[in-house]
Amino acid sequence: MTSPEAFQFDLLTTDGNARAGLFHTPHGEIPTPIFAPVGTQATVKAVSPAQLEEIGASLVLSNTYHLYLRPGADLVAEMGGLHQFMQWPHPILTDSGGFQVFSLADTRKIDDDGVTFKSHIDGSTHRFTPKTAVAIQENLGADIIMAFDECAPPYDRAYNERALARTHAWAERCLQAKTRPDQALFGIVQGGIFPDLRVKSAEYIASLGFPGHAIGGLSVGETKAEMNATIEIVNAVLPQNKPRYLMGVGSPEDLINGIRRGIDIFDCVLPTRLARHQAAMTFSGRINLMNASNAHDQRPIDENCQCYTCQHFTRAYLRHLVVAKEMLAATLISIHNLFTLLEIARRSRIAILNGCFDQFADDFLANYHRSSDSSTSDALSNGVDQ
RNA sequence: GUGGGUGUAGCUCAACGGCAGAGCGCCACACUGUGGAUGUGGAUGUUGUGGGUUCGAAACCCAUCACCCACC
Repeated sequence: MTSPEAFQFDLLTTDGNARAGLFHTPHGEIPTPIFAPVGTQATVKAVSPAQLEEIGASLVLSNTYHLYLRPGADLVAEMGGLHQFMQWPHPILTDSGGFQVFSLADTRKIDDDGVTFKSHIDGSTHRFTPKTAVAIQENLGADIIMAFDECAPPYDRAYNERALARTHAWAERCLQAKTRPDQALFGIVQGGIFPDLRVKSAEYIASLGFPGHAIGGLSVGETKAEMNATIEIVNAVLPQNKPRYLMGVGSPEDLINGIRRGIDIFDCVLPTRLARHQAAMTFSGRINLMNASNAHDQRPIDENCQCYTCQHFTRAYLRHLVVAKEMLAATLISIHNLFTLLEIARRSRIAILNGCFDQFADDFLANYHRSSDSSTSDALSNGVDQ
């Protein structure tokens, strides 16, 4: 049986609002800030556990909604739990299924007790409640499990008020349902883009005594400026001595902007999804490897990158794999993209420990080529002026 | 050698006397608590070639070239 100290968060140092820490779990320490690759169906798509270790991943996210529907949480438990099943001996976090019920399920009916929905796989009817969401996650056996919440459209105030009441009630019921001492349950702050709702939610969730807190309902349609403003509002309320997890974010510049505002943990499908859609993330912007301009390019994706892909392969070869629809393309580009985001987290951590994060962040954003989203530069100026 | 058929975008084909089009491919863009999905935008033609008929020809006529089929 693991002691409560297993989930201690050592806040090593702060630099402005940025933080460098160490979060302890039964399957190892997580250095923060950290980016968590997403392995929805007990696999980070196209990437093996050995490759993830080489990339330097520590925390991997998996998904309650998907694993419950297929192969079933009971089966995962029977096979020794998620770590054993997917052969990832390091920390794992499972999402509660709340977001997926809203984003993936075909039809859904919400009441104060839970959500009834239809599977996107076969149309069969299922029901999640705070109690079942915790029970399923206890069966899966991740180190960090998430409260069952309701993610509302960011601009709909009335919807957010209703959803917030439910999310808060459900957070308490998740705490009451939890039985395993070797798992940490994180609470989730909601409230859309509305500052007063966000403050109210952060205060309430923080009052419940979770070992860690998440910010949900962002990067779902609001502008980057609104996202960054919301992060600042929420982090001003959340306690310093517990990890803060920004759910579903993000891009390279989102990581920098989030770390600058006190985020410790990120997860996002973007690096692996973009990899399957032929796009590479770099410190200077995005590269679409399908582009004809790469056909004769002998350079790696990023000449300064130390990942396996960049150490061995040219853009010309990667473009060939992409055009030929070869599976290896997804693997090699995923390795690069994940390495890039983990490298951003690693360098940020070093900069924070050295007390020079602001300079690092300013240099990064100045060098990062933004393509179409003008709100990004707004976010940057907000960040500098704060 | 004789007879028949087919030539339209990179490919497969529509349009059959009235603004030359589709699918795929190609060229780009989007993607944030994962549908290896999808969506959006764009470029491309001396209609094999040369002549003729017609107000107007990818279409009808003549010649020619290429390819395919059948028969000597």
